Amino acid sequence: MDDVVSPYFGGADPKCSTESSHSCSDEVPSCGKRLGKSFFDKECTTLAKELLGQVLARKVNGVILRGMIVETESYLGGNDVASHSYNGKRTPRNEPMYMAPGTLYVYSIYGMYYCLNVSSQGEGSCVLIRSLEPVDGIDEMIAHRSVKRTSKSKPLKEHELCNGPSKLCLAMNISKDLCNKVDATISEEIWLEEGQSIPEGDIVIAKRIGIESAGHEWANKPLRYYVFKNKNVSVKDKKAEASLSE
DNA sequence: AAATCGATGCTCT
DNA sequence: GAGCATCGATTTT
Repeated sequence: MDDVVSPYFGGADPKCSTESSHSCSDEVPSCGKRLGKSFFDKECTTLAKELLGQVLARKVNGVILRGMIVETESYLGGNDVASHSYNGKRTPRNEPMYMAPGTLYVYSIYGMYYCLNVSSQGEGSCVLIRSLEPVDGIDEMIAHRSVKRTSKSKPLKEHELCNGPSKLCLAMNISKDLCNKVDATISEEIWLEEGQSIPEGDIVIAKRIGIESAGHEWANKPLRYYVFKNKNVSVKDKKAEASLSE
């Protein structure tokens, strides 16, 4: 079974033609409707769920890249041991977690990668964007991802372009220099657009990834959300999926 | 499909 | 100096 078409954003698309030249004419670089401040001004877990199906858009060298968000995680601040803002911790790095909802928090990790978050309502809370389903600018995404790969490695499939938090940053040319602290509700370089609405019954709720050192209690909290059966999700959780009806 | 392991440098203690 | 909200390549089932 090869490349099953996503139930949410496959084949035929609707809104934005995928032809090489975009017909967005005015200053606002948006084909889909831009998500504004009120969309982001929600409690963290609500925002994380509602971001599923929305479209992350990025303009690089005049070309607009788009990907539908299919996996997110909440980082709550306060008691959340896994959060950079645990116990109200505030440093130069995590300052954007305390900024207005819709502000982007981009941090560097493992010396070579970045992760993209969006500030939500609540002190020090944000949503990590973990994976996207590529929509527009796929050739550019492949080019961006290919830079750091050996020429003899297997060609990337579409669903491998943005199936991880740092992969999507590479694919969409998101770095701390370029995007940290940017207000996504007004930027013309990076923003979000209204996409699909994912039914509650198609959202898998699972534990977060890569935070074992936070200890069992917080590492196991169900604060990761992803679109059921979507091929672009970075890590699937069979047990969590079993509790969905289908 | 899963396990293993090295890369590589920012951020905070 | 230690610890990463990871990835990519190689090796093993």
